[in-house]
Amino acid sequence: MCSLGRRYRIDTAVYLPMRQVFALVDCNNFFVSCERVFAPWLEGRPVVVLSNNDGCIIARSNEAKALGIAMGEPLFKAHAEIRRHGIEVYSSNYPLYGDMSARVMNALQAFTPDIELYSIDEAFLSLAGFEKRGLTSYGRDIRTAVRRWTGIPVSVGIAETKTLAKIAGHIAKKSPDAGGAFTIDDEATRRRVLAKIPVGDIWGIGRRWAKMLNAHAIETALDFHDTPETWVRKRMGVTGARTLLELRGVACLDLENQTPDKQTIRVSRSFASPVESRRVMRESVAAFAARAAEKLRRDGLVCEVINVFAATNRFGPKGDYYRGTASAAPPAPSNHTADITRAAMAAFERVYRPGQQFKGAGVMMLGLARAENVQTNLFAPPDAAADERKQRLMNAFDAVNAKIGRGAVRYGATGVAERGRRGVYTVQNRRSPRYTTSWSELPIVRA
DNA sequence: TCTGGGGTCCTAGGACCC
DNA sequence: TCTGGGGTCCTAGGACCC
Repeated sequence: MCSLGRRYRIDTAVYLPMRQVFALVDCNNFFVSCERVFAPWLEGRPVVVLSNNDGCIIARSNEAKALGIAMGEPLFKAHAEIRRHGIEVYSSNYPLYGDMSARVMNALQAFTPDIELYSIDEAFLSLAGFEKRGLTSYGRDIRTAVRRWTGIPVSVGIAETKTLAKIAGHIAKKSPDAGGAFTIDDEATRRRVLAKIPVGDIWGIGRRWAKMLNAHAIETALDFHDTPETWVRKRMGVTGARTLLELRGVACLDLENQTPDKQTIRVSRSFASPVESRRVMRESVAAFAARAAEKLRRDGLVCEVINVFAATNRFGPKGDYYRGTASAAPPAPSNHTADITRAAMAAFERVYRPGQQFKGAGVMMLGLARAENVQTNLFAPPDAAADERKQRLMNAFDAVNAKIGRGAVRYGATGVAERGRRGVYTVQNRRSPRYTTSWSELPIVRA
């Protein structure tokens, strides 16, 4: 067995000890489905959900897809279609989606102990050992239960590798007679299915590679499947070779049932309108840094280096684009808001240029490590009492904010006015209530 | 007028060391 | 004037994902 790092295993001769069975459970049009759970009148209607800044369309109901609304389409380009067809438009409501996601994942635990939470709307399950029950029918049971328990429709794709399970999930979603679950478990089915899938729809083949492959007359997933491994290895590296083997039923990707610690944490926003003011920029970056520090503490991590960036409109005239980036480090790895903010402010001064019309900014936490095994600074021996005080302050800080709402307590650097939170960097004109995570926004049932 | 936010991995090339 | 061979670490950039 040859090991290529923590995440992957690859070997053509002796791969995984047993035949594996992966199921991909994928929530259909997840954000739209979440909105529909609490607004049932949206059922059957075209609905879209917008990105953070109400900038572009990031989720579409089937009806909206059928009307030709594209994924990632800027809102302003879709205005005419939206008006003409009476498409319902929602700002994104991440507290709601996060909570609904947790409910779905929770429901899945009832079906197997081996589960990988892959993204907000997808999970991989190991179904090895459930073959006798009939895999497809087990998949349909999962779908029915999740729908009943959470209100979210899902599709289930089952196969020997994750990449094939993804494709099976695709069929489960698209094909009306699949009943929401589809299994690829033999050579004939595999070839028949792959022949119908464009190469660019394979998980791991993005736009650039699809274009390159098309230029070599590789159009379908089956064409790719039948391409010699050495050719793929040479042009697409080990990543491409892994995808190829996975398509052939050789599992190179394992179920990752414990989430590895993050390596980077990032908080960034586009501004509602261009910002020139140094003070407003400073306050925004300070707010991002504070939010990033919260995320570090939530994950039990500390960071070594803070990177700050700010950029003007990248869609503006060529040559006008400015993007500045600079790094700074706290005296020792930290997750304390004051340390993080101070370093971020130092970096900010090297990024800010007077006169530039900034369209967005952000911070990135790098060199993350678990808080309990930090390398302490040789030249600044740890002061246990001071550390303890800082820790207690942060705990209190997080507790108050958890109870009263994010931003209830914050550092002065982020600005006194609420302006920093609403006016500058987010517009959300069409957000639905936080039905499940905010007491004041609970839905009211009238009997 | 208006174009998201947050992640991962791999590779090539340079710096530096012996 | 001549100017090896290898290892490791870091960074930037390119690809991908949801």
